[in-house]
Amino acid sequence: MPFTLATWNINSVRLREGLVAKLMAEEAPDILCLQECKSPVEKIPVEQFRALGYSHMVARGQKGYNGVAILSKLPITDAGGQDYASLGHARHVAARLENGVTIHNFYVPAGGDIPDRSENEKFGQKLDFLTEMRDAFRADAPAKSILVGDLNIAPREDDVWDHKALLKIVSHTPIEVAHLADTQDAGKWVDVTRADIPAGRLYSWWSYRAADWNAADKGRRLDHVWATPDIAAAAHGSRILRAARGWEQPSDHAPVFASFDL
DNA sequence: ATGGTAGGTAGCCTA
Repeated sequence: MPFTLATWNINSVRLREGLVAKLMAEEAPDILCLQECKSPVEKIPVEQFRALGYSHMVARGQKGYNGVAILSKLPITDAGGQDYASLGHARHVAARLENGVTIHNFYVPAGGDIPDRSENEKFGQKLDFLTEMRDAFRADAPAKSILVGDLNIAPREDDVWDHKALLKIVSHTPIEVAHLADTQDAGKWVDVTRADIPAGRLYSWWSYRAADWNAADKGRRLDHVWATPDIAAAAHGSRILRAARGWEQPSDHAPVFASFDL
């Protein structure tokens, strides 16, 4: 059962219902994982998505902030959601496909502006969230699993527009990169996007604050697709739909795609 | 070195 999956930080699923529908209509991934839905689950506009063939959803939501959803053309069941770092935030949900594959959808905390947990509580929460993810994968080794989402860290030098300039900028500091690597190692996760596209600059996010995001191209790869080694070799066709960043009233993130021949 | 934009929701918080 081959399938294509996409992950997209939508920055309000209600405001951008039309863009979600556009992606569904034009790109038609079998499974679409959204982050920053900024909506209680019962207020996610599922009717239009259902009409486009996405008749299954598992989600966690809250009013105004965070929120994650997995929309699917294929049948899925709710496989739970964890409150990592005990923040009381809707930042994780998991779904299981009929072929036994588990999909984890994460929205890791952004971490504020100051990369120091003694000065900035949110930075500590980000590190703690990653540590608890790591511990969960150590305690219960994932298999036949895919992990996607806005991990809010660009780990590689070629995942950012200027490595040196961003070393003290939250999302690319060495301590964050080390925490992400520990989390990845704990689950033996393969970075599917970089397995498919091993070299060259790759971004999935461009700030709203740039005068001309496309010309400046000061991007970062914050959005990731990982898979466990037992299914990672089945992955192919990774791409980032940069064009979506240029759509009318866009999200500041572009969707990341991967296909799996399973 | 600074400030720049965006969304949700009620005068700021978060990204």
